[in-house]
Amino acid sequence: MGTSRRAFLTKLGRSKGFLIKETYSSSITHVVSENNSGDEVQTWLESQTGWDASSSVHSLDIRWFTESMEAGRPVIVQERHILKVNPKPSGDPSAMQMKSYACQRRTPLKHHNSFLTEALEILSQNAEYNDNEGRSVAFRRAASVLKALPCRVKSMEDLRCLPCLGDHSQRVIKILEDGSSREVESTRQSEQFQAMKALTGIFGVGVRTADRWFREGLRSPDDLIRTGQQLNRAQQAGVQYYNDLQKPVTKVEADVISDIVEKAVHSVLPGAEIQLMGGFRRGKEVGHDVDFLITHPEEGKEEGLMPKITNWLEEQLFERELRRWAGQEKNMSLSSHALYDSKQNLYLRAKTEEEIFAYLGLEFIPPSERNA
DNA sequence: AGGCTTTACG
DNA sequence: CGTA
DNA sequence: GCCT
Repeated sequence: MGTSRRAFLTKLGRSKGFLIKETYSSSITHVVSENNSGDEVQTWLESQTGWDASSSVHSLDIRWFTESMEAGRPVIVQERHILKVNPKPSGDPSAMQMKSYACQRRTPLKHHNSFLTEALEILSQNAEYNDNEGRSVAFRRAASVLKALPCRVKSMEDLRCLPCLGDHSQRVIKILEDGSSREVESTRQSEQFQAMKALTGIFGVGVRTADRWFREGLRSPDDLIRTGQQLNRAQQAGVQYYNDLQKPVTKVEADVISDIVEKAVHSVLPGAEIQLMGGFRRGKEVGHDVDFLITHPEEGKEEGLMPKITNWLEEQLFERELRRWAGQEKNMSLSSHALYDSKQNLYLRAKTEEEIFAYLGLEFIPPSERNA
């Protein structure tokens, strides 16, 4: 429908207490359209979700909306409200393809399969502790696919046609049937896993150092103090403030800090804008740090802006997948400095994230949907 | 069989 | 090697 | 481990 009609209907709906969003997100329950076919709406929905969301979202005709306006509350969805979708020419309807790169799909922070993704992420973490990065990223991709699903996995059947979920991941997902996975539970309980988690949790300590210490019999920050281990400056700080650094930062605290920094910045660079980045930009309620982007609207001061723009593309797996897509599918290289086209041998100028996605031939995925 | 993001800095 |  |  036209912009002004949509604006009018949105205002009307909101005045009656309806929660109406301008853009699609995973919290959407009803999609209303006027003069669009069911097929058109479904195609659009798939472009938004990268998945067949028809089972979790109602695609409705404007009649449902007008009737709901009249009633002052959402009316029960009836047959006549539902947009008719022509059956797919071949195969079963649930065989909608999940895109295989995380940067091709929306991944909300809150999803429907935490039980499964947490199990897979234990194995990912364990692989990392065992210096097996490839294996680690494989389990992380498997978890990420489940995060992007529109609803909870109820049976192994639901996994058909999903990328990145091979034999091993499927065996883990059998949790659904037996309640728990022996491998995951024994990993979780293992002395090595727990010690590596505790040791790498120290600022300044990575997998190599933690592993060396583990082989020397050390298990915790206390053990380091007790045995008087040699620590570099970062690690000394890490041990000293261990408990404090374990405490998560809340969104409220981030906002308070944000205000403080804003005042400080304005005192030296009036007109500068400051935006909260990182996890909080993606909608998290807690984080382990607070990231800012500071910019100035004045022309010419955008020198060195590219690193900041690409830093917007925060989430680790999402960013890795974006760069992998650039390299493998587009023959381009994306770094914090630039987007380079190795086919044309030139650097591509981009001022916004939207332009970067466009250069890469990808649908724009908003930050809140990059929790891969 | 080989890749799995990328680059700078301390 | 570790952090970002 | 999963994909190409």
